[in-house]
Order: sequence, then C-alpha cells, then structure tokens
Amino acid sequence: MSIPLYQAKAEFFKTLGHPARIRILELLSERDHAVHELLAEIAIEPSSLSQQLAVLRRTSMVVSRRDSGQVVYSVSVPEVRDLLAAARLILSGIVAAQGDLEDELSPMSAVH
Amino acid sequence: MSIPLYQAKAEFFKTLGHPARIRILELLSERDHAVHELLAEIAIEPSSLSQQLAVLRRTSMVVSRRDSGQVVYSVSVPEVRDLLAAARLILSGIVAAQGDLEDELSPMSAVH
DNA sequence: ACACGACTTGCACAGTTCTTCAAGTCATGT
DNA sequence: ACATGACTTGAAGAACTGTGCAAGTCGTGT
Repeated sequence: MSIPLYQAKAEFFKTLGHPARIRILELLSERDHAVHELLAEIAIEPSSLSQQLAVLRRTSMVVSRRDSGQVVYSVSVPEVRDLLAAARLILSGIVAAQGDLEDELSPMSAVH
Repeated sequence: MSIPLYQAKAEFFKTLGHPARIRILELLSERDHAVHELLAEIAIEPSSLSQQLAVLRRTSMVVSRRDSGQVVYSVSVPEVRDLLAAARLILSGIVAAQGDLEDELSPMSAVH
C-alpha cells in the first residue's frame, strides 16, 4: 500500500486541474460559501458543481456542513491560499516571459 | 483582453498532475539533467519521458538545450521549487489530518 | 558516407475525466 | 402528510490523456 510521494503530489495537483475547482477554492479561501452561493458565482450546472465539490471533498481539500437547510463548504487546509498565490506568481512569470500569449488565451474571458 | 485566470491556473496545475512530470521537476529543481540521466532515475520508456518533457516544454516550465550530443533540460521558472514545497506542506497537512498515509510518504522525502 | 547513440514524433489503443439528464435524498414550511 | 427548495448521485456518451511501438531526426565519431 505504499503510494510514492510523487504519485500523491500528482493526484493533488490533478485535483486542482479544473477551472471550476479553482474557482471554488478561490471563493472558499475568501470565506465559507453555501452551495447556492457558489452556484451564483460560477456559471455551471448544479449537478456539475456538485460533482466538482465531491472531488474536492474526496481529496479532503474542503469540508461541508449542513446549516439551516443549506450546505456550507469551507477549505479544510488554510495553506491552499498560499498555494494559489504561488501559482499566480509563477503564472505571471511565465506569461511575462512569453509576453504575447495573452491574446490567444482570451476566448471567453468575458466571464472573468 | 485578460485571460480567464482561473482557466490558466487550471491548465497550469493540470501540467503538474502527472507522476513522471513531478519527478522530472523535482530532479530538475536540484540541477540540470540530460534526458538519459532523467531516464536513469525515472522508470519509464524513453518515448514516454519525451512526451512528458514535451508537455512541460509546451507550458514553458522547462527549457532544453543541446550540449555535446545530449539534450539538457532545466526549469525555466525557479519558483517551481517554492510551489512544490507549498504542495508538500499542504499534502502533509492533509495526510496528518487523515492520519495513516504518512508511512507511504517517507520514501525520498528527506530532500523533498 | 555510414553507423550509432540520444532523443523526438506519430499513432493507435486503452483508460480516465467531464458534462448532462434523470432520479433520488433530506430538511423545512404549510 | 405533502410540496418545495437545496443538493447529491448514477449513468452514458463525448472529449481528453497516457502508453508503447515503430519510425524518424540530429549530431558525433569512424
């Protein structure tokens, strides 16, 4: 049952490898959100949101609790904020180095 | 004309979401390596290694140069090291919370 | 010019992940 | 007890990713 570390890391990053899941984590790292609040911010089917939340729950990155008829999610590991920040840093470095990728990346950027 | 940032982030993390690519980045963040050196450390087919290197090249996370008959790779963004460290931190947090995966995480965790 | 080692690329097959629809659960208000 | 709003789950097909083999390129030494 020995899962090598690099394997665990890969799984971990894979969990972050989806736009909706990134959005969720960013919103949750600001403050806790009920599912319907997330739904209002992220343009996606309820069932799809639920699927992505399930992925994040499975990897223990978020936890949910019931609160007066709603389900409220929160990040279980506060360091997630640091990680997203580190990613932002690297990303801006890469973008700056490439200089001109921004234009190609714009389709559908209206949303955010 | 801004990139949907969460989309770019997701792509970025997706790039990290593969055991071989994690290994590669860890090795390269120690020092530059020629392909055949990577091959000696990572147990995969040459063509598979090459494919994964291509993925990392495409996302500008590594660069390659030819050097006396060999191809040498290096990380192009030094902050990658920080990112891997941040991931390690979160991972150990999650693991500690879950309790019993720790043993598996020790092989080679001395350095990384 | 030729062979060889060091890599990379193309490709087909297999496995994995996403998306959506339909159905199901659960707690609250009437 | 029933309806409703708030979510979750199951499942099927589409889309994407990874793997290994065969073939190809590139540079160096003979």
